Amino acid sequence: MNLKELADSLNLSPTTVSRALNGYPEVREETRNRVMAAAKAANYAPNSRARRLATGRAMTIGHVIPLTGKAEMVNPIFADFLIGAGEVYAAEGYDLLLSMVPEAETEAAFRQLAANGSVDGVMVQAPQENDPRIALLAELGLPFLVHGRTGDAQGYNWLDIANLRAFRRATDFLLDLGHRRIALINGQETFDFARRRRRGFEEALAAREIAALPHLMASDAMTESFGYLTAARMLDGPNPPTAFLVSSVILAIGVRRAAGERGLLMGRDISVICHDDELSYLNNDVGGPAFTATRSSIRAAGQRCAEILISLIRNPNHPPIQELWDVDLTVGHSTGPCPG
Amino acid sequence: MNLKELADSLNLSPTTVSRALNGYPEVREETRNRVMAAAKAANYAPNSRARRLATGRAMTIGHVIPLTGKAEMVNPIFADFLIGAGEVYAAEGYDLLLSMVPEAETEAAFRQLAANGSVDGVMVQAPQENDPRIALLAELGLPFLVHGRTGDAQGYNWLDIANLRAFRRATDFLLDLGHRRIALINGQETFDFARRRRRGFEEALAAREIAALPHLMASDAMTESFGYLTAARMLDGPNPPTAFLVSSVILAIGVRRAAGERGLLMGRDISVICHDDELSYLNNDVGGPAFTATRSSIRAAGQRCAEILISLIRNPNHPPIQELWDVDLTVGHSTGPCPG
DNA sequence: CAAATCTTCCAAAGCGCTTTGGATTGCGCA
DNA sequence: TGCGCAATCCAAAGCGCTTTGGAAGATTTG
Repeated sequence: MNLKELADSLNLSPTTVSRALNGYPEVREETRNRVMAAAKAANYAPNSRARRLATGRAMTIGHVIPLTGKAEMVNPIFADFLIGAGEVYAAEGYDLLLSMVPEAETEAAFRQLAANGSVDGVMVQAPQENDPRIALLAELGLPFLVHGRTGDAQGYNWLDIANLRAFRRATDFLLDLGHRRIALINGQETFDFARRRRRGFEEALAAREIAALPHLMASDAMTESFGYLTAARMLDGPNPPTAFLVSSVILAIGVRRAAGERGLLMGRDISVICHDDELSYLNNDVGGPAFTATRSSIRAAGQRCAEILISLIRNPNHPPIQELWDVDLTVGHSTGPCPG
Repeated sequence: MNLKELADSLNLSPTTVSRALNGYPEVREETRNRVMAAAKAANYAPNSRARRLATGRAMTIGHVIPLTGKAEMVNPIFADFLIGAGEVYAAEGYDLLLSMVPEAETEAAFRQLAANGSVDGVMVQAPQENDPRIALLAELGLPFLVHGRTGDAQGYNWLDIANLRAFRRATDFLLDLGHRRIALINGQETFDFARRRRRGFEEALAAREIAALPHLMASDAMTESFGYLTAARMLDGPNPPTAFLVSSVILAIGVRRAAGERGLLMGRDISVICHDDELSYLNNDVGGPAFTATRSSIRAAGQRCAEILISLIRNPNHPPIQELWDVDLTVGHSTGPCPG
């Protein structure tokens, strides 16, 4: 069933039917009702391909996920972000086009999307130092929003959490408990968020004139096994840490495993603070001793990012929107005074 | 830059340019090269909206994720599946349309997709007992593939792993080690995969005339905290289990936490087998004692599902494709003979 | 050498919708 | 009664591509 057939069956013109369906005023209320009823009865829905061609809008937002063999590992976080964003897109009538491309083809993929016209805007995640995607998208003239930020953070739209502040605060918290040998287990420091977190950590130490210990700093993809291996190595080595600051709950689970194996009780023998993205399947509140954590819902970030991006699309020459979210530190059972 | 402009700049007709670009034979090789070069130079890409309208194909595959407030929790698994599928889609020139809808609106969403013509086919995940989506999609005439299966598993396309066999085998493995009080911590048993796993568990016990113990069976969304809370409750209760069979690594991590807190060493004091979807960030090989596990890569499943679905789309009246994957049992360090 | 057959290209007709620019009708008002 | 103005509706022109049905020229064939 297409528009013309529907119109014929109603003895109306396609024009009128289209207008009735799209809520234009120049159609009698009675006619509109007739049309609506007939459309529903016939299970008619306008062909989206035709509509998109006619309107020139794709009503679609693109998420391009670069596959690097490592970055895929971030996917639990991508997933929650995606769900948050997807909810908003659906509610606003936008489709979500998800594109997985080998990292080397990212630029080509964006150029394609722009030349193609298959999206009205794109979301950029996990920016790296001087991420080339930002300049590229600006050049292509495609509306975009960055979740995170990089460089001078000027002149483009982004939403980020206050990573530096969060980690500085978390480090201060450990320092206040008397810890001096604090380990940092971080995400890959090619990513901006990880660099900022490291700086927060270092600034807190520097402010108290404590030297950061290189053997207590590690960074890599945030897997459980990286957390485990790193914590195990540090705990078994010389000058072991009395506290860990780690960049994700998944890493923290690995740390917990290493501590447990060594008979160390979290919150008494060893302290752990992590950053908690509030992933649904790794709830840090339910089920016993929670991690002390800096927390910020990645899903909520996805929702807000989607809202902003849509408003950017609707209002193309809006001045840059930049939103910085502060992060709570919630105290759980995984931290305590420095023993000894 | 559109086709007409490109054609004008070459003193050719749009017809010829279109054919040159799309590899049709009725164009001279020299002309084709000229066209290709000009297209590349001008960064021309055919407008996908127009192309889709003209060809009648959407070149898009839909994944509809119902949001239930609980099912979202499966998202780490969805994510890996999605990445696997997405890789194949990209390689084959298909877009991936991801649609998050409240569960109650699932049917409407599918009807919309079908009436709309915005996808050429859809992927169905995590089917439940007599899942209504299957009949609906059959009625709508939209090509679809189910990851998993349900009901009599006849007359539609699916790819599944041998859940029953895997869990029967895992249970036998524990029984052979002398365990008699085995706990099952399962996913939500509204899902077909969880029911089959439970049946595998029960059949193995029944074959040895051992009664399944209701207080040692639990099922819910597969979160770390559910694993933790359930294991803690069982271990602290009367007739505690000597072994656990659990439906995911995430659950197993919760079990490990509960065991650790109670000073129980996995593989000696307590045995744990889990099903491992081989999620990238929860690698079960690296970093110390691995779980004994039935394993099957969910990402590989996503890839294969995508391949099948695409071939189904290309070849609409293909007889139903049904593919059952057997599952390995790999022995790790989390299992051992029943103590005492 | 004329007829038949390729080669190579093009004009024009869609694909199914939105939107511009009227046309028609009915009504209030002078 | 006649004019102006709403209120309704419609015809037709796109949107940018693919594809059908030739046409013209080059090549082969009998």
